[in-house]
Amino acid sequence: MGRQPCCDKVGLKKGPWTADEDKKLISFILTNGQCCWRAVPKLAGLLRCGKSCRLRWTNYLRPDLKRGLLSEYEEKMVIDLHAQLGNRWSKIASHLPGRTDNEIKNHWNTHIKKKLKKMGIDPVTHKPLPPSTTITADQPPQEEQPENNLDSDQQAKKDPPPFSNSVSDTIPEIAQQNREAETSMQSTLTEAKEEDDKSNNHSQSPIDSSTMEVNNGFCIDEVPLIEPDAILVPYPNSSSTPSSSSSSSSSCSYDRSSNNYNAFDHHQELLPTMDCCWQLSSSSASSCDYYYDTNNIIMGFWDDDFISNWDMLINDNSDTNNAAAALGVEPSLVQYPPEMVQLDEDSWNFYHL
DNA sequence: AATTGGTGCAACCGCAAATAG
DNA sequence: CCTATTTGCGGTTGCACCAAT
Repeated sequence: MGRQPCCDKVGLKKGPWTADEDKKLISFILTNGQCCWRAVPKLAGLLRCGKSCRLRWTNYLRPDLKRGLLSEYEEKMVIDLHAQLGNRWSKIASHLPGRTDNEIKNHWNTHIKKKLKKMGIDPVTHKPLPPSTTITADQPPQEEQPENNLDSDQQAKKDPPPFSNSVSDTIPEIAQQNREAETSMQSTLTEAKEEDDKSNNHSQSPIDSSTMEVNNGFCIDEVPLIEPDAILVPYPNSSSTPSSSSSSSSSCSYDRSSNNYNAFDHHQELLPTMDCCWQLSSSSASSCDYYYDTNNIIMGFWDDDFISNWDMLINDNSDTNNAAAALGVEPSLVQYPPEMVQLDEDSWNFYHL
């Protein structure tokens, strides 16, 4: 007896999601939280398979997602993590807050792979390519040579490159360019490998335990990775602010080229229903945190001014620009309150039960 | 202006792992 | 422990966009 399909596919809609479907899904999850994806489509009134709903939510609708191209820093992190973890995209994504495995995978396949090849690095092994296969600017790329009936990605999955072969080791100038970020990132990467080893029940880690504990006085255990609640969600642009009513029509206003159709519009429309959840509790703000803009990671502090300005942002949209200015961030960034952005299961349960 | 080929990304598919009964 | 079901992951595809011709 074969495995049953995950859902009854008869009569289910496939293909791109419409704004209306997005609204339904967002509304449902904001009201009920993430639970039992199989039941979601029925309860939310969607003609979609639960899997499709989960994917849409995790890859596109989640408010803590960071949109836009990966920054240089993120790209380097992806390369280094890939050097250690192979094609384990979800693991890699877990170290890049606001990024999804799908996004990273796509970015790897469309950008980074090519970049590395151009630089003469094998994107699979992260080692220098033999001179004959190195792609130069005035030399067209050669056809990939299939090896052992496995394409390079399959090979990567089957046999992830050894820990020590990060691109930083291979191409010193890359490490040089990112020297400032290196220390903290090494901690992250070490942690990534450590976690991976743990999950694979590897009793012996190739990493010296001393590097795990302290890295130039910076310990990853003491200063955790950027939490979702510290991410400022970039708003696409001023012409598509929540007040613009065009995006609220039932037709899909999705503009692929500019990302102008954006689920953020719909979050904004739904925001009033979440008022009760948005009062920023001072106890929820750590004394020091990080926040993002689209291209840079900025470290900042959640001081009293910051918190009061948060309140301003939350409670009075008309003051958004002033508050953003007071916080020293771009007004084009739309700030979701931490409780809104931090959509972990506990938050959902706390607010919705 | 029309056509074509390349590119990027959202979404689908199938398998594997995790969980429930 | 076994089986059924659900969830998560990685590979792949389809299609819209865009630049080149």
